[in-house]
Amino acid sequence: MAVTSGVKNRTRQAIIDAAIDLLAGNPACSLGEIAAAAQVGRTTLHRYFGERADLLSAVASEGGERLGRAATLADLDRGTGAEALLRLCREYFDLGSLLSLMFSGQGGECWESQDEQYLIGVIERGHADGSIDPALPSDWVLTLLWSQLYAAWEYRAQRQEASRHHVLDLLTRTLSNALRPPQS
Amino acid sequence: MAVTSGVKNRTRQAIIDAAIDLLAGNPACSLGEIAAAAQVGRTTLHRYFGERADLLSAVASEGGERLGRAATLADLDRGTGAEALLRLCREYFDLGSLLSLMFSGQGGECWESQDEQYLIGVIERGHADGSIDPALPSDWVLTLLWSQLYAAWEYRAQRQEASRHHVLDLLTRTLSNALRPPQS
DNA sequence: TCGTAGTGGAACACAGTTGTTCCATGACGG
DNA sequence: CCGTCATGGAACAACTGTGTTCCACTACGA
Repeated sequence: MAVTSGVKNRTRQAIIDAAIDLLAGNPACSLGEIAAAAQVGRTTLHRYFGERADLLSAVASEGGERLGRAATLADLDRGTGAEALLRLCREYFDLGSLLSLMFSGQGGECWESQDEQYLIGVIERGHADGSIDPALPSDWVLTLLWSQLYAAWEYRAQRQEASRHHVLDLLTRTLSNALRPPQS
Repeated sequence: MAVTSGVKNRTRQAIIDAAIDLLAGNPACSLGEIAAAAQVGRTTLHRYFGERADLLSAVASEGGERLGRAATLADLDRGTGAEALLRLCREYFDLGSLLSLMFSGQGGECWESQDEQYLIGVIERGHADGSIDPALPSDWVLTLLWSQLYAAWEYRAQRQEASRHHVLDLLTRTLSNALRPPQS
């Protein structure tokens, strides 16, 4: 069992959560800041993650899991390619500051090429079923998805009056418009 | 006259250019790296910019000028709001790695609120003349513009086979689609 | 009550960045 | 040929972040 003590798991998770939040805003932030944000001594942080790289890879691993769970929830095999992509968008949107981390590319090793390939497949399904403009290459659509997700997250972060639902609505509208084939 | 020597101007510009390129990729990059990229000794760099903050503000100032020039070239008062925005996009796209810098928000003080307000005005013109979906708030359109510009730049940087013209075409297509009003 | 697990703080050495000073060198014009 | 201008390198002190060690404290179960 990797359960160890339960307390240790909670501490470990608190550190990882704090790291995701702070690294999203400043990829160069210090371990001391992360420890403080996690309400944990720097000594304790080092007890869990020997060196910075260990923490970063744990963050990447956690990020990969969350992305995977979101993709599962989105039920990507259902409906048209565009519908699946918009559902994925809604799930990803709730990942919050993890989005910034992914988009910054700092979390490079988060999702292996398998996940990316899977999304490419969904987009190609959209090309085939006519829900996504075939003139848009799959990898461009993927880039677009990420950039608009990040934009929506930033937009929400800067404007408190904008509710989650409202921003998600804007995101959905602009993204589905962007992907729509010409004479639909 | 602020001309000083001509040689000094070239050196100064080389440092700023190198700084823009490197800071775009890594906002925490060291002055030593920037000096090396500018093919200049670290001593010389410090002679031009007393401390890091001085270089950063010079970069911000340079960025502001380039943005302003691009906006002028785009001739924003001509045509519909959407057309003006797309022209601006084409001009901004050629700013290259400066885009990453702007979008990272590191270059916060680059363009004062006057420039931002001017763009907001262009977008509202688009709302009025029916070329931009009035359901999309102006600041959301602005966020969208920046994120898609950044996405296009990254897309181009990672794929050498994608020509400038091709990427610009994808950008134009998706952005104009995203902004298009419903029953156009 | 005692032992252990989990933790936090203080202190340290080490590495990298920053900003400074001083000196040597090459270019260029008078 | 000489002076100056712009530069590069070496060396330095100060600071910050990192990784480690050691010790003290608290909670909790046997």
